Amino acid sequence: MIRISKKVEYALMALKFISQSDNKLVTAREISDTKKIPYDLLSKILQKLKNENILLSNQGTNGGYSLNKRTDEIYLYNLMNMLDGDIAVAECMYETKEKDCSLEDSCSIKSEVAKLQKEVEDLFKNKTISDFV
Amino acid sequence: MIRISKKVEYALMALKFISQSDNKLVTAREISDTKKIPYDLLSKILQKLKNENILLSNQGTNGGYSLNKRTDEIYLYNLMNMLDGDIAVAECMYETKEKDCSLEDSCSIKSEVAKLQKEVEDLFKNKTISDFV
DNA sequence: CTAATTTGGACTAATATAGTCCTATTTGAA
DNA sequence: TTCAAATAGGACTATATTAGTCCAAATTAG
Ligand code: SF4
Ligand code: SF4
Repeated sequence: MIRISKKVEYALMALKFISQSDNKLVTAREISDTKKIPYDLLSKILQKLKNENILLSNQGTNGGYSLNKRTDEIYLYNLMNMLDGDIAVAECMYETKEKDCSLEDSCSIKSEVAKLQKEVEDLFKNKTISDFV
Repeated sequence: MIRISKKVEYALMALKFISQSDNKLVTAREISDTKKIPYDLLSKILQKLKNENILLSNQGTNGGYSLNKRTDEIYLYNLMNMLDGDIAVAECMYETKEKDCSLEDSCSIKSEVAKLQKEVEDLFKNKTISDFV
């Protein structure tokens, strides 16, 4: 399936939301409530984005999140990478050789699949979050 | 995950194989053996391609498959469509409204996701099987 | 101290993909 | 006219991925 995961969609919505409430800290609860995103799942996503230095966080009462980068500095490709792991159109295309296709020896389409991989990558590398806000 | 399914990979390999054994009928068993593709699964795929008029089939002893179209007439997009169903980068992007995203009301990224959908579609619509043989 | 909030591990549920099993039908040839 | 090679196709199981939940800890303003 050629699919953007819910995690990425939720991240995009959250980033849009945060980018639009200028400077004020935004809580996971606020985003979850207004965007109807499952709270626990959203929390994980925001934590991840914080660990990846996309967001800044403040703990405790009156805490919340704020952007740590301009939206045009955040690439969709990287966002997908952070949240869903390696982007690979086929098993043999993982950068980290964690997966290994058993057909690699007899495979007659690998080089063409690699081309496709490049094109898909480029598509997502040429989009930033600013395209979504 | 942004992924070409095994079904589609198997179909590509099979079509390449058939296109390269000119005019002689090719059996599912031959392809399965030389390409190490699970026989039953491959059979289903070839049957599907036959029903979609990509292949011609002859039953019985000495039977097998042959191409019914030029490789440059078979679009990757359609192949994926036949084997895996609708291509949709998000739940709300299915042509047939079989799926329905519960967030559609509060969603703030739908139009941008639609743009992405278009771009992904175009990428696959601009590739034919001849790019793989 | 307490309530609001982030942090984060572990788990479960739902869905999609991949693969298997079995039986029927067709057909050329011994 | 029987047999074996092949396609046809339904029903099922297994595996992997994605989505979502639960719980407990740490932080901090008031
Ligand atoms: S080796 Fe061939 S079959 Fe295996 S994942 Fe790569 S392209 Fe697909
Ligand atoms: S969240 Fe928005 S973009 Fe994603 S599927 Fe639902 S409506 Fe479409």
